[in-house]
Amino acid sequence: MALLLQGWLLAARRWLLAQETAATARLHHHPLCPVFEHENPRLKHLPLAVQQKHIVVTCNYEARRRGLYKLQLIHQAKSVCPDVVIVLGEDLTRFRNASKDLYAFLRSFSWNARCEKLGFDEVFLDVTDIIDYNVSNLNFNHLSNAFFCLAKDDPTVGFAYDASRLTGHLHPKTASANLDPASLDPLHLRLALGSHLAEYLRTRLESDKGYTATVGISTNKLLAKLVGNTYKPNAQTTLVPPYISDGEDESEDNVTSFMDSHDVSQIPGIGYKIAQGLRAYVRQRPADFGAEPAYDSSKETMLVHDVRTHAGIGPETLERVLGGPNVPRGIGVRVWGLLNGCDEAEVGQARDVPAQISIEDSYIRLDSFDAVVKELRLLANKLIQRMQTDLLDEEDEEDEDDRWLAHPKAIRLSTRPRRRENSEGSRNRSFARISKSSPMPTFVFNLKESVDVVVDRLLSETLVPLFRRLHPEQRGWNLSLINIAATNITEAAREQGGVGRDISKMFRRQDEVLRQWKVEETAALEAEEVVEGSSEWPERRREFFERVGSEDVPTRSQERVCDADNGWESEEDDTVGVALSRCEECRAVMPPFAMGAHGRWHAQSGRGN
DNA sequence: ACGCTTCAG
DNA sequence: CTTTCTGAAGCGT
Repeated sequence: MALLLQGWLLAARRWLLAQETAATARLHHHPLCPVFEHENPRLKHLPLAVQQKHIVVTCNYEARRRGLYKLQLIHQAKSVCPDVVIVLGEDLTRFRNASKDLYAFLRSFSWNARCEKLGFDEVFLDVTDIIDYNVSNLNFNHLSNAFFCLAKDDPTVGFAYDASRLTGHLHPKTASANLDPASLDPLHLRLALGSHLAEYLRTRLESDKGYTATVGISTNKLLAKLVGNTYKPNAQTTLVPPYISDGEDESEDNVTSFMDSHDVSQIPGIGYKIAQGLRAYVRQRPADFGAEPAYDSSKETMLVHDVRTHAGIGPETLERVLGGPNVPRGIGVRVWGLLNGCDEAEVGQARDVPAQISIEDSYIRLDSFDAVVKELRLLANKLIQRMQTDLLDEEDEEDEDDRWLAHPKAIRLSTRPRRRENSEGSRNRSFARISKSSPMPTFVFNLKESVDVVVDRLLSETLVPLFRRLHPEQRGWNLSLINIAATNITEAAREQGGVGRDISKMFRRQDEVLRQWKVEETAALEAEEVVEGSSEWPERRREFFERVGSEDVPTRSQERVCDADNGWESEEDDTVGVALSRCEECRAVMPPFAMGAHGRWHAQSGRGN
């Protein structure tokens, strides 16, 4: 479906749930507390703070009730709340495991594998297809005795629910939970189904995994995330229609009034820099050109409403005001959309491996070469172990040769030099990191060597040289942080069984083909954007509402899957110049002739059910 | 490809 | 020591 909101085509056309584990409420990040409480339930009712270095990185509700807050100094926390339970949280292993568990659990409900992690404890699910299917299954004469189907191929998997009303909290809170049976607004109905799905997922998450969760339900990532903040913890909120105003009065739609009530800095996607730019523009001041950071205007509040209704505001103005070096192109359109509750960003495809793995530690004082080498060894050891836990195929352990699901192409060493005392002005902005990188040496993938041997080699052949490039001076530096990252991790194209391995190995050899294909894809994406961008921005908001199911148009790659089903007339192995296809579901890259079998593998293995 | 910035939790 | 320990994405060269 497509929906026009305030003159904006919501290209995402998706029905989303933003899911977030609870007990992180206002911090709404760092899943650290829930994990500790999970391991030791008595902690739930005690003030609990998680310590990293000298600060409280997060704390539970009881601690916050007693006046603690995130990133507070430990000694302050102890003086404010002497009986606070402090646990060390520098080793993130358990939190990463909990995060993976949460992600795998939610992903298992997805049909389209659009399941995106945000940090350790939040997940976006695009459940458009599930809602579509269940709306199409409804018996409109018996809405209150509906059955929500969670698996297309098994009608017994699911739960009973009342489709005539929404469940959970609503925004605005005065809204009725009942659907109007006379009009039966399709958007309202679908959000109702979304609310029941969210409730079911929260219930299952708690019964199966023991975690409570906070969820927001709306039509795009922005709104789902923001509305999820309304009630916490262990709650869900649905942003109810109307999403567009009937007439001229734009304050009558719930999206505009909801967005208007936020401070600009609360909007995800509007960070420190952009918020500062917006405030400066609306207050008609030059953007802080390095003036006193002490009198920061950054603390001032400015509502979305003030920006949105500012004279002369619009995508073009914002592009001009906010644009600059390091600012993404199209920032004006993007921010204008966000201010109006529009977010075209798709929920990302589920990933089997991260794009990057990094390990870092911070230091009070690190100014000798020997100490640096010692720390580099510790960090490198952790990095190799992380690579082995996160990038290795857990199955078929007998295949010694290539268990790597993905290979990082580069390794990067970053440091944060401690800011030097300054002769005057003390305008010492540089808490910035500096880095050097080099190709990842292939010996790190050798599983026959012990980790220690690999680490030693990595240290002497790669990391120490990188460090010398980064800090050519023998002395005089003092580092407050070191980070080592395995970067540019790209999933190996693969399929189950022997054929898949052959195919994936073939591709590793055929770089040329791959690159050629990637260029094609980029061009196609740009073309799509041109088409979308070419439509004019209407002055007035117009309603545009497509009916259920209208977006079931096959994508480019889906069409290729169909074509490829019959297409076994391909030639030899040496097919340089063959057009490649990518599976829409798992993003695996392969020649068209492999897509048929690959697609059947998806269907049969029931991934995502 | 590489170094850096911005945004996120 | 405006912080912690990450991860994704995009700009400019």
